[in-house]
Amino acid sequence: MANSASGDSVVDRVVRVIEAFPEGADALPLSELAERSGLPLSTAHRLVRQLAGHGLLELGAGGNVRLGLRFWELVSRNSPALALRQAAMPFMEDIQQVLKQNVNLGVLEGWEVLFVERLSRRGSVANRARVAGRMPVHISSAGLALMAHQTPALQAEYLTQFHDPAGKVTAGVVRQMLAETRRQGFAELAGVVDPDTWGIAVPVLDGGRRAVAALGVVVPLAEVRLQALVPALQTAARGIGRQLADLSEFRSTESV
Amino acid sequence: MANSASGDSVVDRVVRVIEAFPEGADALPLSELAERSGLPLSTAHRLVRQLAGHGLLELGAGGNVRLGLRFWELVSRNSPALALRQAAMPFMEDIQQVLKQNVNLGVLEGWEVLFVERLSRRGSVANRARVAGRMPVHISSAGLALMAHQTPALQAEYLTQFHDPAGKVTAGVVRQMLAETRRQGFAELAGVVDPDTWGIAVPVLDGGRRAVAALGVVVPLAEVRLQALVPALQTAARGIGRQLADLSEFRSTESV
DNA sequence: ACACGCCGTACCATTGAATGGAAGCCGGAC
DNA sequence: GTCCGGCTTCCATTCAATGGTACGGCGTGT
Repeated sequence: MANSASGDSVVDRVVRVIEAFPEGADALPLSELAERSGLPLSTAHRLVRQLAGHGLLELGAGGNVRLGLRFWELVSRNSPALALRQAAMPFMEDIQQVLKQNVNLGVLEGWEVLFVERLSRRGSVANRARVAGRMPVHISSAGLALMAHQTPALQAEYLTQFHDPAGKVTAGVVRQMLAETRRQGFAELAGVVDPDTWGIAVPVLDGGRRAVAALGVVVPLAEVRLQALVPALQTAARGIGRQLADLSEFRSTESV
Repeated sequence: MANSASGDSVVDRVVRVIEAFPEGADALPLSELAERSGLPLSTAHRLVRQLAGHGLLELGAGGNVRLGLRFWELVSRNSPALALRQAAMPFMEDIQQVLKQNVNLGVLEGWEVLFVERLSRRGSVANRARVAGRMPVHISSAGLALMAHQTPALQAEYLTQFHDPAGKVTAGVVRQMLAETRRQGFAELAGVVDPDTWGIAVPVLDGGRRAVAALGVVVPLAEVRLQALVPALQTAARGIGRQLADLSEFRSTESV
């Protein structure tokens, strides 16, 4: 920009600032924010002040910066995420009541699962899925349930670019898992995320039988009762799908 | 800016675009977005494309624009709103279980209540509070509970600027309601939001006995059992307050 | 107590990125 | 086939964005 050759626009920089917040850290010093976003201190300072002027960021005591409630409000109130959540919540509560287990709801974002909602039963097993957190498709039951019910083209693309950093899983294995998931109508993953837990998820299908979300539970390995779990999940998932079709004409015009 | 005399920066415009989404509408045509944000079509178009390039907005079929999941993810994952919600959820579920009523959680934003979470019991009475929605302080029990436990200075400022557009309520009346709320330790509002419902809310206090949030229920007028409701709410509110103090050192560095 | 260093804030000449009117372009309606 | 509305692209003009530099305040180490 003016007087500089950074090669990115103001919008890019604003986005960079927002993205610079590391997951989980609610406040961080300006200098760190500048460094993390790769911006000169002056520039970061100016942008932060402008955003703070609109309430999107809040300036704490010692110049710490954090996201503002106003920002959350603006983005949440019209987000497809909230619409989906709204439609799913009652069903998720039912599941939680009946099965007494952790429930979560995820969507496909890029090549990962983005968890939109989670209900944790106190005293139940740990649930790695965090709200607004991500997980790789191939190591989450929700991910498998989602990917198994995408268009063949998208699945092919996914498998092509697939690469397990740990190097333990090959694209072929994932392909088989997806096929199995599709055949069964639900995804199961034992002891992968956590050694003592079992993840089970079913797809929430839209009119075209494409998965727009996945509904899953995390249960202790000891007490797996597939016969009871799966039908309940599937029923709930259908309910969610119907709700989406009815209420808000929820479309998932994904552009990977 | 360059070649123009609009008087606002790029950041201002980006914010204007985001704010232009009317509450509840998940997608709208570019032209309407441009008009609502008061920007020339060219400019709006450029900004939207840039934001969409980062996934913060998504471009639908006919050039419709909507907020992207990525945006929700970025803003939610580090928002104080999510931290608060996380701490409060188990207690809200308890309340919902025990009292079998709608539960909501709000914070003070500007001179209004911003609802951060809501659990609706199916078949229960209507609940006007929407997640990421707002309500005036003086016509919501959550608002009264929050304002009644702010610093005297802030309360005075609130009462000074207070003006009821409907012209029915005076600042004096609100002052009395706040005093009563403080005296009782909880706020009650009958038939104001909805003629057949009763709203009851208690403050979630921080170390300095300032309200950082309000926990409330909405019950049918017929079945009000204050003796049962209030203690339960207060217990839950204390639990939430403790959780906040423990976990995340939740501070509310409000700058009205 | 003093000096140093770190970090947030303020300043300001330079300059190229942002601007938006106008002209294409596409698709649907009549 | 033609028209219309809305999205998209183009491009000369120009002023807002930039960031190196300097200041001030606070905590730390000596």
